Amino acid sequence: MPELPEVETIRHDLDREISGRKIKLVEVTGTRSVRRGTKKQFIERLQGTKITGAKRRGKFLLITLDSKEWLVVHLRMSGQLLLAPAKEAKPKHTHVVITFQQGGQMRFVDPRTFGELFVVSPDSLATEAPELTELGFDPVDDPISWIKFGHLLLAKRMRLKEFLTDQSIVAGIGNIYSDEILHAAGLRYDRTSDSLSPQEMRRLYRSMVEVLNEAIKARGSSLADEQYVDVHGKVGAFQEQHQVYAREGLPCARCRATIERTKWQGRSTFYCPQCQV
DNA sequence: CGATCTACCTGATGGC
DNA sequence: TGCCATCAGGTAGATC
Repeated sequence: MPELPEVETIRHDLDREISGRKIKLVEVTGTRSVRRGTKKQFIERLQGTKITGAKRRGKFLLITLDSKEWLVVHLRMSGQLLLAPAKEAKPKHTHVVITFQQGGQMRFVDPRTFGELFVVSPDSLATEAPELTELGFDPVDDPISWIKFGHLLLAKRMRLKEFLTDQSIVAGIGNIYSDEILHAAGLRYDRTSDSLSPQEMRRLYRSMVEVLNEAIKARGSSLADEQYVDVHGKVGAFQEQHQVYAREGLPCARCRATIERTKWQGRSTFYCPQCQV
């Protein structure tokens, strides 16, 4: 489900709304959402700690604790973090419930159960959560210069979509935003990264930063199934600005050619066959 | 090593 | 109405 803009929307709201709250009770049901270490350890490392803030690295959400540890959440395809009063009925597929001393709960809801929560000490990431240390640069939080970005493009001989969605190069971009970024840049998904002119590299870089930031302003993209919602269950609005994603058969806003859909590397890919070259 | 595939799951949708 | 196939925002691990 969520890519960088959706995770950033959740991070922003959590940072504002649960910082300072103390964890009274942690309940884990089901076996898949907490799968690193035991449930008991997970619960013990959280109960009694106070939340100090919420950070993000790529698509990982890091909820920081006064114990100096992090509660790390990855939503994968269908995970949601929802804030609600304890008395409110829990949605189907609620797997983890965190109750705060000051009242209210944070629920982790995830129909497909690909999502994951775990607690780590930032000092032992290399052994406890190596995937967090293997992330590339964050295009919103930690944008590198376009020159450096160009060097990365030249160093890899990858198709552009593969390049943008490789979390070890750029952290946070997935299937929706790679298609939107490439359309904004006027580049095809299957161009090789080392074939770009300096002007095209600059255009790709600028499109990446702009599309992601615009999407954050619109509080992310919710598709027809509304699987992505913010911490209050509200949908995002960036889908209204999508230029290609899920728009096959519709005219391209830039050149009026018909948007095409293809299966590429196992994923649906949407692009304009005329103005993306 | 890179590339390609499959698996992990539930649920929505569309064709027949 | 049901039944079956296909698809979905992600990623890791096996296999070639």
